[in-house]
Amino acid sequence: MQILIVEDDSLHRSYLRDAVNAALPECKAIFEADNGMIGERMARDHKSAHIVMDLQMQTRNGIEAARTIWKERPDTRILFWSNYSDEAYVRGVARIVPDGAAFGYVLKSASEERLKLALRSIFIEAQCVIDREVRGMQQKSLGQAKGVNDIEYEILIDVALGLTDRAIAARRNISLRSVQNRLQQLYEKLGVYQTSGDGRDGRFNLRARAVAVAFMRKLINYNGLERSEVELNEWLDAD
Amino acid sequence: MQILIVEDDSLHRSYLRDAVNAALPECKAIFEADNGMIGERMARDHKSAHIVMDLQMQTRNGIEAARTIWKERPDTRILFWSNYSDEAYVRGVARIVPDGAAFGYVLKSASEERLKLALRSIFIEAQCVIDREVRGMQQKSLGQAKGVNDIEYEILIDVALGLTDRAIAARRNISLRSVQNRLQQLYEKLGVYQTSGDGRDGRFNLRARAVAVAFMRKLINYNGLERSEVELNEWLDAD
DNA sequence: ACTCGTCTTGCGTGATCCCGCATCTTTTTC
DNA sequence: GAAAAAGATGCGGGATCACGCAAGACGAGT
Repeated sequence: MQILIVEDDSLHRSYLRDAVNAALPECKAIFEADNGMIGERMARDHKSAHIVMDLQMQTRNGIEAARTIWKERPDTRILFWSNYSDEAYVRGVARIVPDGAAFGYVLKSASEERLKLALRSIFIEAQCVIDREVRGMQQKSLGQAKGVNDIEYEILIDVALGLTDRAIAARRNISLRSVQNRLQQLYEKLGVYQTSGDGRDGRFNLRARAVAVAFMRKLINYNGLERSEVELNEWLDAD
Repeated sequence: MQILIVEDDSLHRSYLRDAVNAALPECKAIFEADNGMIGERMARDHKSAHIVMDLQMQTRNGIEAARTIWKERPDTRILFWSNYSDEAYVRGVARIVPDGAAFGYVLKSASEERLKLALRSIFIEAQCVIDREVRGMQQKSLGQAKGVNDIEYEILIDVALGLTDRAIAARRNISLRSVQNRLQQLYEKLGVYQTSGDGRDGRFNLRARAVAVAFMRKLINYNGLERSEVELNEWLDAD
């Protein structure tokens, strides 16, 4: 067995190396990459089927890397080791994991014990391991109780990218009015009104406000938006 | 001499501790806090005049903490140790550092040598030390060459928060038309048009697009927006 | 003092957004 | 299979936004 570590912070990298060595004595070789780009290449070259990877890296983030790696070899097992459990990240991961693939999501704030346990569970037992906090997040995002539903989420992204209602309608192949309906629900779910209590002033631009709120609720974040931006450009070119 | 370390990642914290011990043998005591809240209190209790602090922390970020610390004791020397050199962070720091105070800004990606050197420079020599990359950022933000000027920046924040033109005008005490003029300049500087080349479609909502672009250019980020949000609420209540 | 450039402000227009009302088509539920 | 809930689409109006045009305000330069 061999393991590939993809992590751009050298401290965290060596911490991971120690943890892997301690938790998986059957591991014969450890490879390391300090960004997603190199990680992809090394995964290909070494045919690594076991990867531990950070989500937020500057040159190429974990989600992008994971997507291409899984595209080439869907049975790869990936343990994401991340600082945050933003809904944007959880959604991002959930969208790209292939059916039946084993993967994990543990936070950097987790104890070393938890990390080691996750390492064994996923790489030896092929089980999925998801941190409690992340799990909570996932519930909220999937269960539509008060959470934003998938279609609404797409609209939200489009709005955040700066598209007009009309453009969104064209992109998603629905009528202009439907886009506005979705937006209406978004405003409600995000708790965006305009009167803010008392009187006439202190008004919000609902569309911009919704983006701000979604951002502060970690529904969208930098990495997610940037990914969406490239998809948008592809669509713009194709059209 | 005693030094206070404020950093929420335990690995980085112990790395910092080692670096301080190695670089500053004259340091008699090291205190540690794992978030900005505790950091503030410890700075007050121990009358720490020498602080090394991370900028991005979950419960209370470095800029907020620094602001209250500097408010109570403006001669405190603070070395910010951060992962990023986003324009938003650089602006945030620049806005709160008191006149004549010694401070530093070094990136976590810097070599250990550079960190130690900065520690001595700021805490022994009372010099300001700013990383090369950060410096470049600062030039761009202050020199108005193509950069966004301070007044425009305020408007940008307000727009990102979701305020309407009228509300911005009220908040900043300028006319509605002036707000729109500023916005016009912002659109230009951010490179926001709507036709995107060919035809009628693929239109952008300029206001939302500007926010997206600013966000992707690191002009605004999560922490900055959240700080601005509380300021906004104070204003809303006062009004 | 006069002029020039930059900034502020008002007016007006067309495009866009927000959203209630009403119709028609799914999908869900029993 | 019918009733009920949820979604899609059109119409229309009031509010907001984007922005050209133009008139006053202010400091800088020769």
